[in-house]
Amino acid sequence: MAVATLSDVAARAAVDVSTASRVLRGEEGQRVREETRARILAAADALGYRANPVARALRTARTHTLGMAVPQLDNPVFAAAIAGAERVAAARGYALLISHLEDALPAKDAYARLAQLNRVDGLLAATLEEDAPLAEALARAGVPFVALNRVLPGACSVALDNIAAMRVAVDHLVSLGHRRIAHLAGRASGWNGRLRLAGWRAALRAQGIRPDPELVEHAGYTASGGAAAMAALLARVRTPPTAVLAATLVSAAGALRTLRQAGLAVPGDVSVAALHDGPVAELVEPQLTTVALPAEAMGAAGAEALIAMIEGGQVSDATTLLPPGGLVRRASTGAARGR
Amino acid sequence: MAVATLSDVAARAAVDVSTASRVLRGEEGQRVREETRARILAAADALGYRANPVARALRTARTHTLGMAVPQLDNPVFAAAIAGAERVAAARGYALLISHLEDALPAKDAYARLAQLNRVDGLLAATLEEDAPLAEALARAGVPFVALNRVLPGACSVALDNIAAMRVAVDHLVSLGHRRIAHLAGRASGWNGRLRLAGWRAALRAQGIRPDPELVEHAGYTASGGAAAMAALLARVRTPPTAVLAATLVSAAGALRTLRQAGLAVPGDVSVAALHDGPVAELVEPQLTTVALPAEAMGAAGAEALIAMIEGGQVSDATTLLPPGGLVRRASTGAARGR
DNA sequence: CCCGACAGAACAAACGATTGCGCAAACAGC
DNA sequence: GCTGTTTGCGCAATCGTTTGTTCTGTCGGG
Repeated sequence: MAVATLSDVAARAAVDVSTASRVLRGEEGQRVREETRARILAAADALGYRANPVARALRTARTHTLGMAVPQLDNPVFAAAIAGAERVAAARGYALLISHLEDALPAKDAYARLAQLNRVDGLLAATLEEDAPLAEALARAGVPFVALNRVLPGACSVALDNIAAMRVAVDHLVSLGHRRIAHLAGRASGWNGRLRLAGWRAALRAQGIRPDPELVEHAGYTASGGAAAMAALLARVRTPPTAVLAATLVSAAGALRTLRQAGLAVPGDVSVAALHDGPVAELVEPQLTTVALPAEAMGAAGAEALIAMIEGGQVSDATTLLPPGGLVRRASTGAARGR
Repeated sequence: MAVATLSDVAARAAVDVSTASRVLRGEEGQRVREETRARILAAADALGYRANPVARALRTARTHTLGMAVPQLDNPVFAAAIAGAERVAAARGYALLISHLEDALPAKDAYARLAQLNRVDGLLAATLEEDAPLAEALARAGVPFVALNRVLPGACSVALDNIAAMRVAVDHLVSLGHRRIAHLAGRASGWNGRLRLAGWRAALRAQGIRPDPELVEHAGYTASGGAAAMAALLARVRTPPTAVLAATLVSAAGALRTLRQAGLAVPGDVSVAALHDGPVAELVEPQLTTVALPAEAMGAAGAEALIAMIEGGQVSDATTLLPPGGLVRRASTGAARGR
């Protein structure tokens, strides 16, 4: 016999399976003689009994498994979010099923994936780019889910406070005397990209600086995108900005390359800062000043929220915005020229 | 009723559940009238029936789920391996359960995790650093598993061909005229680290060069480790090497920093190359020449092997060594001085 | 006209747990 | 000594499938 079942334990302890079950589940309100309980525990121990999660799941309609859908696995932000979710899930006795959903997933595929859904108790969806329909389908199916890394109206969401993060970065640059601060934005279609752009505007205005639309260039989320955007920006404007604030670490790294090729010193001529801290920030030259964003905590908070919904039996639509982790000052930012 | 069950379908089609099951599982050898089959399919379609994976798993003792244990999630190599495993798993109808197991996991923890094991059909273990006992426990429990990213004697293993990869790198450097080629090694305790060191020696010898033990420095797997090791090496040797071959991308990036600070030009004075290609290689200055290593393919091959074991019912102990993806020549390597 | 053979579908027993309910023994109150 | 309550535990149904076995016709052959 490969693995001991409950009835094996019950047989060895000479009790009914129901009694064995009650004892082994460790419920308090049960009336079982102390001697019987000990006998059952001893039998379970001797046989190395472990409850079969599949059978339990069938009976209780709870798999104690969380599904997590992410658009890309190689992105450090999602990797960190997975790590955070896994940490919380493990601590709360849940397993984590991960699913790679390309960004632009055909609807039918998405629904096919839903088929797998009754094997999870809830879904952590980092991938609902514009997928309101999928969200609705989930809600209709009564599957608890939380939108991760973006705010989905009407759904429980856990995301980063991009506005606050941009404000930290802008305030830092302004405190160094910068007033012409360009923004290498993310994708215009992305939730985070849009909010970072909005945050750039808001933070500048809060500092009494008029945001100049000419200083915005969309760079996407790659180094080459950052390099190209930086080049386009330099080619376009009369007076180059004294500082560049990139929406992501890798686009900032790309921008650094372009600036170097253009013969501009960083931070002598142009300061560069980015959102999202990470190991890469210390590998580039000069090392990048960043605003740390709590990606791991985002995954963890998402898992917490999801488990709360599952165990509470309540679907919540609360939105959690995680504040930035703070400025990580390195070598790429310095006083504005002529100050 | 939240979700339709098989008996709902059977009732609607006015047949027995067993008949419905046979039709919906789509087995060929079954004798069912065409008209009945159509009626059942129509009913299933109308109700949006999807088989409950949990019930099916209980009955068939197959969860169609793969477990994957990794030591770190933020490491790009493991992220890629996960992506590869997920791709194959999804294509073959399996789900991927990921589990983060710290490197030095206490045995009792490991066994606790085993408890979750009857919810997976097999285990992809990237984390059996020195865990022969765990491997044995798995084997004894009859759980199919494959060791990933290292070769575990007696177990089915999928790993990288470090020897071949180092040879590609060494040959490249030698072809540029280098003969004093230092090695920034990984951890001496790590399987990959050890083999890369061995590969360095073997490749040099194959080129008729005596490997000089003085030119080896252990750098671990971090940028700061790489920087420190490079510094130590420079401080130690009389004549600096003309080339440095790092066991990992990030340690090479760290070494670059040290070389820059020491006033040595790359590749003018010293060429630098590393194993493992990745986005980081293009972000550093100068961009790094690397040997691409198939991390995603490793995850994929591991999943393939595991599924083959599961579906074949045979435990294999075959070892697959994946050949390097090839040299990615960038700016950090050049002709040896004085050639 | 009877007897297999066979197709088509129903019956029923699992898989391994959880849980409402019922039953016996022990015990108290009167 | 009889009833009523409590305590401790067993009985049996159930979760949603899969699958071996059995049953009922129908049909062809002798």
